[in-house]
Amino acid sequence: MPRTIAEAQTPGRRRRSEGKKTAILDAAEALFLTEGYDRTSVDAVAARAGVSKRTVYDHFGDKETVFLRVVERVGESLLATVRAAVDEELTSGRDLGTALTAFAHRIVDRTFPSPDYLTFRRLQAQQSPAGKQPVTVRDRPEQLLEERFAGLAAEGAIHAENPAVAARHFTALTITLALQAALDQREDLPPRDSARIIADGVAAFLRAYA
Amino acid sequence: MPRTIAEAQTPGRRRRSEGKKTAILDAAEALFLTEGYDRTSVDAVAARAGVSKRTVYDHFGDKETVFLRVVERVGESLLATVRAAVDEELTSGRDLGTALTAFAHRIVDRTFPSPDYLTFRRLQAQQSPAGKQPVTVRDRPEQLLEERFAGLAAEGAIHAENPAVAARHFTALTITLALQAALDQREDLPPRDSARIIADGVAAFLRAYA
DNA sequence: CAGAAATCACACTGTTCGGTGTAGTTTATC
DNA sequence: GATAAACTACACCGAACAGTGTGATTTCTG
Repeated sequence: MPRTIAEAQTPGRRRRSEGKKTAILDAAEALFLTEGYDRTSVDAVAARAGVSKRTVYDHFGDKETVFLRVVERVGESLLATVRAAVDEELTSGRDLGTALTAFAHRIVDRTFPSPDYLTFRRLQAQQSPAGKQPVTVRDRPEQLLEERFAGLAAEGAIHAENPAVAARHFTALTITLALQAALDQREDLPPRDSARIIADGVAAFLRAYA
Repeated sequence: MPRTIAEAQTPGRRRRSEGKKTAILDAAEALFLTEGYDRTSVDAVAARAGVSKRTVYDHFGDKETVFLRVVERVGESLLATVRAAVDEELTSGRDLGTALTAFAHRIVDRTFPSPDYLTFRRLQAQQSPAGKQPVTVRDRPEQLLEERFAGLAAEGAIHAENPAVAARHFTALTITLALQAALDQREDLPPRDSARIIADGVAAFLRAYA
């Protein structure tokens, strides 16, 4: 079992502890995602993380906090993904269709095998004890996109009185549809692949807004 | 407590039994929706239905079957709603924008206080013991719309090489966005009302496809 | 080496909940 | 008015599970 260079030198009580912590969060994320909150026992999380149940409780206090931390982590990851994609793909002076297509692809499938967006949505849909809601990053990614679209509108790249609406329309036509298709994936239907969906969506968007 | 005429005369053992059955399904639907599958106990369903727990088991055998029946019922209701809306609103010879707007509204808010579409999606997202999947109506409503759009394309009312894609785009731009907004509804953000969303969506759709 | 942090194994509690068994009660029907 | 279906009240079982307490063990650090 190789370690990263940073961990190799002086594992240190602190570093080891931190490692277990993320191992627990990783395990919890996977299980919450596939089994749901209720059907995921803390014992199962501990087992998957290769850790004793006691350690889980020492670190997080209770199950709900574990869930909260997982959602926070995924939310931050998603935000970083979107920010990078906006900054690097939606640059001025590039062909709009190409840029939009590349952007959508990055959000939808580039982040595999852990597509942040999908994971985040699924976890959000999860019902944890409705108690303390994860003061969520919610809407933050969307907001980033809206701002960029405002820029594009100012440049005249797209025509929209309301750039925020245009941004939501773009997301709906590409990312949402692609992820919806991925979610529905059952063995019976032919898999509508994301490339096709994104291409169609970008084309429609350009017809409406270019 | 007034009764319908049909029930008033000779309630009948059979009719009473059927009444309890739907009362159980009603209670279950409400609870599954607000609490989720796992957090809904059979005792709670029975209490809300004004029925003994034993009766629930006599009628349905187990909790999962209750869930299955609920999903089936909602799915059928949704299908009926969409079929009626397609037939009555998306008629030929009507102004396209008006027709599409009316159609979307019917799906989104006309069916209140039990918006079939929303309910159905939420229940589908629910994780019941992944066992027997509700051989769902899934995709049926979408299919109806696709067929009608094919007709519209043939008439020349919309321009689309692939009417099925156009149908999905329409749904994404109007219904999906409106329901998403309804779902997110938290007290903090200003409620983006569905009328605005639908109007924007129809406008964008027409720009892309009219 | 001594002390402390991190962790583990493990036993244990309390509760919730799905599901069953049963005996009794109401009520439509013949 | 006897019969049987529909239903209720209620006690009960067993399993799963969140969370705790404890004492031992490893492992870094001063």
